[in-house]
Amino acid sequence: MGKTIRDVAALAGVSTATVSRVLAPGTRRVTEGTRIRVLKAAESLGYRTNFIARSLKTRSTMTVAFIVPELANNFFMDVAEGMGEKLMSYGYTMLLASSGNSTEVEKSQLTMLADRGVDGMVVIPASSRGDHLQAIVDRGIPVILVDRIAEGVNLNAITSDNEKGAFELTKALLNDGYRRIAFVGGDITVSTARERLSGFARALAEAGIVPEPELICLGGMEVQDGYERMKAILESPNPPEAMVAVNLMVHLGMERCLLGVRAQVVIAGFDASEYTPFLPACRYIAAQNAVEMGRSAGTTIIEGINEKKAGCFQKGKSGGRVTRLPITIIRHEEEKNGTKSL
Amino acid sequence: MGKTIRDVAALAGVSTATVSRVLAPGTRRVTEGTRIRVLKAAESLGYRTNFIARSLKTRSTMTVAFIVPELANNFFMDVAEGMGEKLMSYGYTMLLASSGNSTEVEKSQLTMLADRGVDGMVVIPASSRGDHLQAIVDRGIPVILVDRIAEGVNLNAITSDNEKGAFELTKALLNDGYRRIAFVGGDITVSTARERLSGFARALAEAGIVPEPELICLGGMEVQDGYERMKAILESPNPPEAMVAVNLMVHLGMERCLLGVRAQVVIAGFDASEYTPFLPACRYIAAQNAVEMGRSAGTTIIEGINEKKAGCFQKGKSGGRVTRLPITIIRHEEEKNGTKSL
DNA sequence: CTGTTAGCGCCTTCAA
DNA sequence: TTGAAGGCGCTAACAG
Repeated sequence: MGKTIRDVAALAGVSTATVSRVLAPGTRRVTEGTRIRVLKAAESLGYRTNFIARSLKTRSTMTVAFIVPELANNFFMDVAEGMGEKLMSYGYTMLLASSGNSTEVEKSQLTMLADRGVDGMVVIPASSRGDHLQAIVDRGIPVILVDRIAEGVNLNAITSDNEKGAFELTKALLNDGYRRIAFVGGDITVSTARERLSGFARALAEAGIVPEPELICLGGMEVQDGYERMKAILESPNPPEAMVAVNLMVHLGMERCLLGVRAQVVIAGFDASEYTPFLPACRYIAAQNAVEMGRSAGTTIIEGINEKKAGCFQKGKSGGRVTRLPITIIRHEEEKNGTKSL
Repeated sequence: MGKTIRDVAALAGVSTATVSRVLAPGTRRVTEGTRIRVLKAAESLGYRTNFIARSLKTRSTMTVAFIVPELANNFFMDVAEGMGEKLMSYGYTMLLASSGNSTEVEKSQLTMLADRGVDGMVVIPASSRGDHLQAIVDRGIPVILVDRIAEGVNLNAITSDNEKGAFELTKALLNDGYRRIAFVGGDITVSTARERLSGFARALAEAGIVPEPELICLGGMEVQDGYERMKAILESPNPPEAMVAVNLMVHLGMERCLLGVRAQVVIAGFDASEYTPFLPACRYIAAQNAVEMGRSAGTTIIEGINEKKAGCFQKGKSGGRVTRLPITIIRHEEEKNGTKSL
């Protein structure tokens, strides 16, 4: 069916080795004449190199896997977009997989992807559990973390300055005069949730405020979780008038709960999206640069892959280096007053 | 480095052929005793089968590529989620790639993915141009279309009943008493846009309304496009009070333009999302079942792959079969009055 | 600069 | 039921 390198060799009147020298990446010495003959032969035969065969030989698939907790999440997909672009520019293909927010699924995806021979993996872990990642590293596959840090394994990571983001978000609310501020949502097994809670607490402390336990409404990172937490808050005896949402999904659920309710509350949340201008209670947004995070992850994993290919892998072990991208605080009110910008 | 089938064979005291018979998919006759010995040997060695090598031999990678116009689009990702799940249940891996809304990029993704040996491809084409898809089919790789239909090639497709959806959306607005209704956005090279425009026109015709040319505000499928169309509408001498948005992105841009403007307009649009309840002008939504569409695409492409593997490919050529999933019209007002449901 | 040769790891007839 | 042997398509020494 498909033409092989032998067909090309035959037509060009050279050996398969010469054809390979012309067609394989990395410039090899070939006379310009034979070079052209080979290229023409390949062209006229409609020859396509078989990457499977090449990979078997070279032990490289020029593929990087990106494992995210879920696909239908704008933040993750923005990261993916940035990463895919960067990888493509290096000749790599990105393989996107979803763990469905399950560490179990993540684990099986990981081994499956490793079996399929990806050259490296970038993962946004479903939880902070990271021991299963070690198995991949042990197989000699470079792995880095994005957005969320996992424990039990020493890996390089790219994330945002979550602590500072939450700190500034909270401070902004304090500056606006709010005293009783709640922290809503957050799976404490997820590093970003912990870091944000920590920033929140620091801002309160700096303001000399002792956090009331009932204002720490932890639990979950999904829309449903935000909805439920907010409902509980509204039904509580003395609801706060301002709150920090742990992430976009929780924020969304909170706003959802607020729809059609006359409660006057203000929310500060994470992650900007095309939709945030429409969230009625939203006052501040801590915006991460998702695309940039993706690009950065792309270059980092490729560095890892190159180091490994160069052999300087066993000693280097340059794990645990955490790069934190800055977060921008956006005041979200102009939009609602007609000073639109797009 | 990695253990091979020979290591397992040696430890189990059998030949590599026997190991293969035990480990490869498809049950082969092996004595229960040797079976267990092989399994144990593999286990104790931490043996992992090399899928690259297997693929080279079997000509199957158990991989299906899904090419979407963009990743950061909830509708596409919901489709992907449904498809990935379905494929996984069949032992296939989904490879997600983005064409970045460019037919050129789509084309290069297609050939690259084909070179990498995917068993089948599912594509949401960037435009209606489909001739480049034929090249893939000619290479013997099953291809199906999802959501958007492409021309110049005869392929099976899964999409929604867009014409009917737009028809009912428009009728709903007519029933509410609106007479002057605009159609906003729509790249006419995209099939869904054409179908929706057609349904819109039919509803008007049935109501005995002659569409005013200035109310057909075509152009683009992105947020920016919706914003610009809406701006032009608001600045026009006699703006309509109701409109149909070609898709979620355009709808979003329109609402964005409306923010902080006192105009009283009503929008009917496509695609439900977590965010639609927050869009102030949104009155009706034509909801597609994205996840179901993905599942359906998954089973369809696997059927195609199986047919091909069975050899009944050249004759069958069962192309051009378009499956249309129903669309549900949702009235979007309860949400805003406090009758929330989640 | 180019050809010969030997596999990469696995699957699969063909014999036994 | 099992083993021996050949080869999938390509690359990488090693000669020449």
